[in-house]
This record gives sequence, C-alpha cells and structure tokens, in this order.
Amino acid sequence: MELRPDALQERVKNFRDGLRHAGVKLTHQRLEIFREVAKSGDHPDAETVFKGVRERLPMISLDTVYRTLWLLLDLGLLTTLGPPKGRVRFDANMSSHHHFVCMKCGMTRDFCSKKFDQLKIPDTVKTLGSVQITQVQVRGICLRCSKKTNPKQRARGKKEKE
Amino acid sequence: MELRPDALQERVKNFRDGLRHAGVKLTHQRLEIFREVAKSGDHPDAETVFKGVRERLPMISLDTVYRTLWLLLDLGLLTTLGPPKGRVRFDANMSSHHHFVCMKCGMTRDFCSKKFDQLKIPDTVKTLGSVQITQVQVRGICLRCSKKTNPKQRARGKKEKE
DNA sequence: GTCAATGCAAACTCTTTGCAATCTG
DNA sequence: CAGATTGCAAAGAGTTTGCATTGAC
Repeated sequence: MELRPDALQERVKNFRDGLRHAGVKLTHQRLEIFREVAKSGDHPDAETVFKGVRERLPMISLDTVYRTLWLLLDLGLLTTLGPPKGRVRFDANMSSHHHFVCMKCGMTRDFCSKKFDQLKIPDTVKTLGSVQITQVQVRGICLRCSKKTNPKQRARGKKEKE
Repeated sequence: MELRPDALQERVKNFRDGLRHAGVKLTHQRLEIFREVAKSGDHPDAETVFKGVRERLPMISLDTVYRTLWLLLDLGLLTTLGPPKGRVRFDANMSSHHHFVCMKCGMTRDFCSKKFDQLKIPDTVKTLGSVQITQVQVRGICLRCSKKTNPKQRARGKKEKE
C-alpha cells in the first residue's frame, strides 16, 4: 500500500525541516530511510526498511538503519506501533478493556469505558479482514517519566524500569 | 498494580477449563506462568514473567516460559499488546489515524475516522499521565490469513510475509 | 576543515530448538 | 504407562557498540 506522491512530498518536507530544526545533518541515508517508512502504510520493521532502502543505496548498513530509526523516533518524526520497546508483552485480560501506554518507558495500564466498548467500526475497515476486538490506545507520558527532570533522556534507555 | 483475588480466581478457572478443553496438560509451570500474567495489570514481557515465576518455582527455565506463553496465545487464553510479533514497527504518519492489525501475521493498515478522532478520554485515565495521542486499534484476521485453509497453523510462523 | 554520521565487524541480548529426563492424565 | 512437557545447553535471530573512514555543512 503506497502513499500518494503529493502526500509523500509533504512528509518529506516536514522531515527536512525537522532535522534542520534539531541541528542534525541531512544525509542520503537518513532521507532514504525516512522515505521508505513514509511511503508505506504497512509500518515496516527495521529489517524491512533495510531491504527497501538497499535497492537504492546498496552500500547502506543495517546498523545505520537502526540508528536512524531511533533518532527519528527521538526527534518525533516517527512513531512506533504499540509500546515503544521491542519485546512482546502479554495480557491475560480477555474481557473488553483499553490501554494507556507510556511512550517513554512502555508502562501500560488497563482502563474501562463503556463508551469505548461500543465503538462502531467503519465499513471500510471490514474490507481489510474479520474483526475480533476493538481497543482504544491512549498514548502519552506516565507520571513517573514526566517527573524525571533530565530533558535529554533517550526514549529507549535500557536501564529504565517500570 | 495487582488484580483483586476473586478476579484472579476467575481467570485461573477459565484457564484450567481452556487447557482441558484443548486437551493440553495442566502443569505446575503453566499454572504459575499464567497466574503471573493474570495477576498483573502491567502486561509483562517474557523475561519479567520468568523472574516472577522463579520466586515460586526456582527451577523453571526461560524457554519453558516462552513456550508456554506462545501456547497460551495460540489457545486464546492470552493476548499480546500491539502486533503479535516481537519486532518494533515504525509509522511515519503523524496525523491522526487508526489501525487495523492482523493477529496472525501482524499486517497493519491505517484508516481514518472523524468520529474516532474525537473520542473523549475518561478522567481516570488522565491520572495515569499526560495524554498525547489516542488511537483505536481494531484487531482481527486479515483476508490473506483467513484464506489459508490449514487450521493448525502456528500464530507465530516465521515464514509468514505480509 | 571540522565534527557528526557511516560502514564494518564483533559483541550482546532475546528467542528458539534438539534431546534426554521427568511428570501429568 | 505413554506421550506430552520440562530443563539444559547450544544455536539462531535481532539489535547495539567501538572505531577508523567518509561526507555534510
């Protein structure tokens, strides 16, 4: 599923501005990595981005892809699907509920809402496949992370504990 | 954040029934692994489950934890947060949109809905942290996966491609 | 020209697999 | 008691890091 060219242009412009504003260099690699994510509605993982970019920049290395993706995440030019960290997380709550997710540390909490339980799914969505569950995901920064005073903390710091 | 004891009981009962119904043996390890996930509203990853269970079953091995979690996922006694596979996936669409996610292969598609863009977040949620984005996640099985006739396919088959 | 960014290779971490020993039903 | 399940150890992915070289500003 490819994006319309003009919408891609728009995203790329935004990307250039974002880098300049952050005082970060615009390299070939960064541009192509961003384009690869931006042009797709599929939300690729690092490896998939790597393969795509390699067709245009055969010399690019996988670690540059990783470094760039995390950088763009820090700069707010990309987001991730689900919690911001790589591990799969398990949920034994099979009754209908919703989630608050902290984008810094990944902390996730359930909450209930009758209203949210009854959302009507657009018909266009039903053409994508059969629907099992609908959940609302509220993303933000948890109290614990908000309190941390250091403004330059990495979004993916490994030492962080929930 | 611990679950109320009676709600935990309920989940455990459901779990026993689920295993029996699937003709799968109920072992100490499986019970404790399930309890560890079920008692927490934090949605632990495999490593965290392992550490928790080890306090009660010191001899348990990490690979048993993994095998059990994927098994329970297959049996529908657990779910995961976000896509069902471990890799982080990136999204360059920073404007408001929502997701359809296939629980078999992880395929994810954006969709738009003005209604969903305007959901009012319950006040209780705001006590958890500051809110940045609210997205609806519709989970189900995509057309491609529905078509596959083999009913015993593993939910996490590695060969699957989007 | 300077300093950030890249590519390479090696290290690390997380997850999976093969197999003999053990335990459930 | 039979066959599923476990623990161990080793292999396989996926991700990160150090350092010399390259390239953007």
